[in-house]
Amino acid sequence: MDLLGKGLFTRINGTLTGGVIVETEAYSWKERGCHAYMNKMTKRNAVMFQDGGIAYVYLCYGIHHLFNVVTNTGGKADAVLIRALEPTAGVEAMQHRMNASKPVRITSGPGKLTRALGIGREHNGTKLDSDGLWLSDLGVKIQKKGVQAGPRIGIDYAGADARLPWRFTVTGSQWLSK
DNA sequence: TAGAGGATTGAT
DNA sequence: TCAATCCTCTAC
Repeated sequence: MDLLGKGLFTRINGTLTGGVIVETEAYSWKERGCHAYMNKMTKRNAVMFQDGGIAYVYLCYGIHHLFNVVTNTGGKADAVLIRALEPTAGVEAMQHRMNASKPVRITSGPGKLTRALGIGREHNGTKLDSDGLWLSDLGVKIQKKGVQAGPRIGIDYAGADARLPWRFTVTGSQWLSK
């Protein structure tokens, strides 16, 4: 996935936090794991039908925010869930948000990284070149052999579609989710 | 307007 | 392995 190795940063109340994306999951309107399955548009997932380059943030289980990058073009509701990143900026601020004493495992999961970065539903639909939230091409080349593809996590309800190898991770990274 | 369920996490 | 927890969607 092209997003691996790119930087994701936020600036909340003047505090810069962010890191390098090391784990993603792809979602397409063509499969059941996606909220926009069969191109069903609701108030919640409406931003997925907009042009790519914006954030799709939504609350899951009433507790966790999940951050997606909308990759859609031409009305196809496609998005990429950011599951983990390697902290490079504002590590101390993120530790404070996570109440962690060490800069480890503070972003190793989709719900945790949004909390570490201070991402909330107010970022839903935000363009990814905004002042408070943006993607950055760090010029880091991720070798194809350094990327692993596997089945996605947490969507068993999607049946056969849950086994699609659409989860991409950077091999050997210590920041991956479990 | 009410009821059910979910792209997770952390504690038991 | 299971509960926490609340927003969203669907049905009545």
